[in-house]
Amino acid sequence: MAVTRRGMGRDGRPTLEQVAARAGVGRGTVSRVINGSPRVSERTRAAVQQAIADLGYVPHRAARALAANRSDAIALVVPEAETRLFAEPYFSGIIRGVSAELADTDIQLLLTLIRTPKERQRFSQYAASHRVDGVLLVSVHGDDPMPDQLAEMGIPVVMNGRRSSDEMVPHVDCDNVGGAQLAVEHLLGRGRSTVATITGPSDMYVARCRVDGYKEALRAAGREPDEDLIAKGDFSEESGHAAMHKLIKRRPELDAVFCASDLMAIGARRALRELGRSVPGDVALVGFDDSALARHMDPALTSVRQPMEGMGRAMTRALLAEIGDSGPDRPRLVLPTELVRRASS
Amino acid sequence: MAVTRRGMGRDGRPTLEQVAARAGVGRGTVSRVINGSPRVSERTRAAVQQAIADLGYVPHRAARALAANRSDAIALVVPEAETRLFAEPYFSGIIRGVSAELADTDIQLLLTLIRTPKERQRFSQYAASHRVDGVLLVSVHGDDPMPDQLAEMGIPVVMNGRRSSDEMVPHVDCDNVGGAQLAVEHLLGRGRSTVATITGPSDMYVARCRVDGYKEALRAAGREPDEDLIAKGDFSEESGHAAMHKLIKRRPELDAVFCASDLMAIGARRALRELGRSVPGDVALVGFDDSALARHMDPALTSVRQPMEGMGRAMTRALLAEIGDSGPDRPRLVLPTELVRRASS
DNA sequence: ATCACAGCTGGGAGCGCTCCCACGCGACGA
DNA sequence: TCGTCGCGTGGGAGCGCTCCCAGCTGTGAT
Repeated sequence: MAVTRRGMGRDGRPTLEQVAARAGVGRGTVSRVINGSPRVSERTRAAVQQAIADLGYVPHRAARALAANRSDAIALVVPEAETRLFAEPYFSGIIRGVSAELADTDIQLLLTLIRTPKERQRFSQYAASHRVDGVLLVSVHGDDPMPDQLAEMGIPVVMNGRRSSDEMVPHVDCDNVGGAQLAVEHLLGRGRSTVATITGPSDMYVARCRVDGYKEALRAAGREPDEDLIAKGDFSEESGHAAMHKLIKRRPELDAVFCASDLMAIGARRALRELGRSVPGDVALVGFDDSALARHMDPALTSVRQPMEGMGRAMTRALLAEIGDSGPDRPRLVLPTELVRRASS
Repeated sequence: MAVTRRGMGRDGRPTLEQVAARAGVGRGTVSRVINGSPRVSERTRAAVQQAIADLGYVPHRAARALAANRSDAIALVVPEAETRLFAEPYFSGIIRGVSAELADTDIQLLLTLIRTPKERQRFSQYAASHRVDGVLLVSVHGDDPMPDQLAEMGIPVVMNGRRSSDEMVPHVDCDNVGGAQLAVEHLLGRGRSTVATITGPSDMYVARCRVDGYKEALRAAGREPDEDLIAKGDFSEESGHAAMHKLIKRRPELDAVFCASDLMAIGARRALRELGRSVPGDVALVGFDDSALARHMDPALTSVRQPMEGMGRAMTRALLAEIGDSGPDRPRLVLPTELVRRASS
């Protein structure tokens, strides 16, 4: 019945209709006020806002989403494996940044952990049906087709990091090359002459960048990179431990190591201790990530800090821009990294 | 026009209507199949399911939410301060658990970080208007009125931890008393005779529980707790450091310390080193949380593990049950803790 | 053969919002 | 004085679903 339309919402909360009645205007006008349309006179706007305040009206999201064909929500997609490895500060830093940026937009953050290929599939489908306005992708692997899939479907996407140097999908990355350079320059600046590095897996772009930065810094200082001083790891502590042993065997005289992750630095530190070498006395150590572990290592680990919260914010801004304009500009941001000096170097 | 109703959805995706047409049934029937109503014949059900598969139909969440007056989403509310302190493994562990439990329910997880009282207010309002089906609250402080507010409004809530021993709001906690007992028993079992403790802030229930467990274990072993052996901290590393110094000054002969957090254990370890006492030779150390820091400490720290992922799962199950039945049973779960033995004790 | 009743089914009536078309009303030029 | 314009405004139509009531069938009892 038409009468019902004038009543309270089902859960006893006021509806647009009631606000309109109270303010003595039509539904359309209230809607305009809520959505900040300029086509409302100042008088009317004030009256409506008063009515909204009086009634404590809050728009019904589902109704709004249905009518306007948008969801006012974005998804942050995280491969579950990452939540273990990068738990801190990676994960929470990004979340904090995203959340901060969303705080005054009344857009909701949906968190989706992806465990299995099946769940991945399911999410793609979910996203495809415009159930979210946009997607934030974290730590995407080199062979992951999801970013492109989503982009092709016309869903706004922003990734954290990139899969290759010519990444086409909009992304926000940090300056891995620059960070590595910073680390090596610092080591060189402290008078170290034989600087080695322990790398991440070579099929990860981020790992390659860090090696590139290492080599770059060496060349800039007039030295040719020496393959014997480059040992491969996989970001894990164990791999750092093994790599360090290998390095010392190959080049007993080395006096500095740049590790592409804090975890590997921890492994390396253990190996050095086993070998009776002191840090930073015999060997200076620098890590990457500036995790809590770095701060609490003994000696505290010098490390390259990535602006995680800043990346979260930047990603969100980029995504919102994409959602807003649907313009063809595909943002590609690279945020600077920073060296945090501690006792290990 | 009625004709339009038979067409595709706005974004080119199939609607219920189309599935119905394809399956040669009515809208109601398709809806029944989707929602698992038993009042559909097997033949019809199969036909509908086939049509759904053919069309790749995915229900429109907003439409569903609007019509059914539920949102198919729950919120996980985290005070932002906590994301820094407990980043790992607390935060990510819970999220993993929640997410796992939600995986096959098609309920969405909304993550809300709360920074300011204003945001807190805003969230209450948001929740109040049935924009989420339920709320998960993490690390609530003793004086926080939000849980009660939400509960009074009839919004299903489950907290992680409790504010006091007679907590009325449904919650899932871990056995802090038992965990502390485990730690102290272990220390005693290793032949330590003078076991001290560094506590958390006494206005936090969880901290009081851990002290209680400490005393309990002592009494069970036939010793009276000695106030000189109890030093107050605030869970931070710095406070652990200060407390350790105080403890050694008061009781130089102590040979074991149970710290109510790993962070404080790290501080205590530093103090011991400054005082020239070895771990575990002179003093055995046990922490609480089993964070990554504990594993990487030197020597690796024995610590009480809280089943974070399990708590996340349990909370979610409890919340879903509450949402489902709206029965008057207010779940109060206490999950067991576990001692992880390492080199420090 | 008739009636009652259950088991399935179709589709109308909304849910609370946005979109958009049409309308009223002053100001203005002819 | 009579259009004409454009700003504000009201409200119909509809978003895709669920709920629910009526109706349609087939069965067993009478």
